[in-house]
Amino acid sequence: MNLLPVLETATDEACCVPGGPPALSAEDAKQKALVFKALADPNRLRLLSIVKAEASGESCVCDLTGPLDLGQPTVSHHLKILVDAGLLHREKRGTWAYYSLVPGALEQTAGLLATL
Amino acid sequence: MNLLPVLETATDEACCVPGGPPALSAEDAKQKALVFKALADPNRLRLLSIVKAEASGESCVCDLTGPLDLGQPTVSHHLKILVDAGLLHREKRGTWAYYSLVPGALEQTAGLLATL
DNA sequence: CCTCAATATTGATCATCATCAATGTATGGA
DNA sequence: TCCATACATTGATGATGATCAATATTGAGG
Repeated sequence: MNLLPVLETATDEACCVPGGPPALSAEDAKQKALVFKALADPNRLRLLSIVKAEASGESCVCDLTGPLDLGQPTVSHHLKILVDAGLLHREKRGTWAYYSLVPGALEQTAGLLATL
Repeated sequence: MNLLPVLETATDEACCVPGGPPALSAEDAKQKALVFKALADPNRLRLLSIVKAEASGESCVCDLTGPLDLGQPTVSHHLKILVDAGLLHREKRGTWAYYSLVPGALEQTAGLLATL
């Protein structure tokens, strides 16, 4: 960040002024990156998409292993990452595990981009 | 996706019906994941934040190597990833390279989450 | 209890990534 | 023309991640 607003665009000698504190702290950045890391995989995006598209609002693992071309352990692994990121909620009923979108989580994630 | 809406939530025997096409195609997912991959690194988030916070709307590389605790080649590498993802714009003037947010890119990325 | 079905966990492997040192490229000034 | 500056590229390395096979766990039913 340049210290001299006057020089911001016009001149060509205003570069490399040390500047103020970083807009995003290292810890905040690390925290926010965790959520985007969870979204940074095609199969996880598809998992979210499938769960979201489900009219009931929830899907069990066996509904998710089919559309994706992945083994069951891999799907479980991806689901865990999405749960840990706060994007999915897991509820076990009987033998099945039902996954649903955490209400507002996607909107909140979108908000992270606005407040960068 | 279950085929029988009647059974979606109430019953406990409605699991694992093959279901319709995935809500998000494999190609779409791969494409969208690319953008989130670019956001999935703390230092890249801080780069975006710094560029965004800049009153002039642009920063040169030397303004970015300081706040982050990274070498110049690493910062250049991250900037390239952000440019390739369509989030940053690069303009070379003289010896310096100026990076600025692509207008609407963050908003568009936020939109990706809404249309999962 | 015993077994089966659904899901989770572990361990291993291969690929991708973040980082740096060294080098290359281009631009401006003496 | 030569040098210094700003940035990019390359090559190598250690770390993280995605995936699977095998195994463990948990719950339902007989």
